[in-house]
Amino acid sequence: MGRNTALPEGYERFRVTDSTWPDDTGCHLLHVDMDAFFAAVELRTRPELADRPVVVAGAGPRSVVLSANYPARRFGISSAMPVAAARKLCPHAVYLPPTKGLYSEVSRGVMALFSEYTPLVEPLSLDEAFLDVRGALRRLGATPVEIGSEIRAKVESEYGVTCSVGAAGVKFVAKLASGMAKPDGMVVVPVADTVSFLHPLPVSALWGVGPKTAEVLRAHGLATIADIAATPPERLRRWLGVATAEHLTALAHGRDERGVVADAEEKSLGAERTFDTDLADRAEQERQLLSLAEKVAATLRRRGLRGRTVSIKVRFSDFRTITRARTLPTATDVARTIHAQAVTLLRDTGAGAPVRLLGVRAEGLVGAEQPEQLSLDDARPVSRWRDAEVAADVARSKFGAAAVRPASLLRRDVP
DNA sequence: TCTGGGGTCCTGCGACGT
DNA sequence: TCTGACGTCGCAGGACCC
Repeated sequence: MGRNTALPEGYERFRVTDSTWPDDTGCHLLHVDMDAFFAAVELRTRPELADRPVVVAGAGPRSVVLSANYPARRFGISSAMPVAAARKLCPHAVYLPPTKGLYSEVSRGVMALFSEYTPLVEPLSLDEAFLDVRGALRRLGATPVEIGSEIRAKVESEYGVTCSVGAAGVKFVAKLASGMAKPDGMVVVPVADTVSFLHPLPVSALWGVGPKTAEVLRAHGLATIADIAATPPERLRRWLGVATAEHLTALAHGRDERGVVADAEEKSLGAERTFDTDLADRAEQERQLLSLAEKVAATLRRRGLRGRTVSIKVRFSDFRTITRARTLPTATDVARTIHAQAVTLLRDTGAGAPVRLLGVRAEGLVGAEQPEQLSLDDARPVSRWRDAEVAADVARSKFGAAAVRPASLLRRDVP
């Protein structure tokens, strides 16, 4: 869904139209971004709503907007905005709950379609991916614009949603281009024009510059990417730290060495939940941790992974957020073990304050095929718990997610 | 307006082993 | 035996991305 940078004034020359397009020689990196993805998927089965403002969002009092179609965006609604704020801006919009599993399913299909053109597909999220089409250019004897156009047409005809494509010689420029192409368009940045394309843009257009970094740069009088390119690197290092400064300097000169990485390994995996009302009761907080640990462990097992470090996240009523982590002697995918660590970490914070969010995460992931270094005294009980949880996985896959739950989660209605 | 849920990466600091 | 330098690791927090 990306940042929506409308095509700036003077940038029409980069847009692909039916009759003209820029020189796409060397623009082998494509960034494909679905337009208002979740809303577009919902509208496939509700075409009568297409011209009305449509918002996909949860129903809870603390829900935020997941996706808004373009008629809704004209009212100022954007993703991640609290639903309460969206309703004030546009009370007559149609608010739809998200359909579980549907967007992943469509996403898998679209990503598979990309793979027909190149094995080098790097998904960034459900609705966008980088494609390195260098090989496809040779194999198909096509140009980047021709491949991009064909992909856009196929996504629409086969999946009923539109997408936008950016093509460039480096990744982050392709991504900026797709943002400017939206909705339902294509923008190409000729390799020779990379710097002139970048320099007039605001610093916030750069990947890695969020509100905080933009504020630091603004305070030092830097407004555009050209300003960053003209700033001595040692000064940037002083303001932003070594890594960020070097990253931004390279990008501001149009340098981005990163290639497209297909099948990147996951580094962590977690689950978190914001409660409709803050949770003050410690026993209830620990029960919620069990529910989250169950979810994390089941995902670990499904993906054939184990985590060595368990971390928790606690957000209090005033939005203050803390994290605590502990590394285990042995990587685990057992909910019982993850929950025990999470509870210890929560108790160690000493805080008994009400919480609005709890999260559990497994980090330091390793493949489950790696041998476990079991210690003799606790090996058997843990492996028995694991056996029980694997049996529950099987039952859930046959009879549904609610088929098997720990007894402590059955006492009240816990989703 | 009042702030979701899933992640990655970076920085700074303290503990620890050599 | 004590101390300092150095590298590594674990941890906490923050910024950022979609």
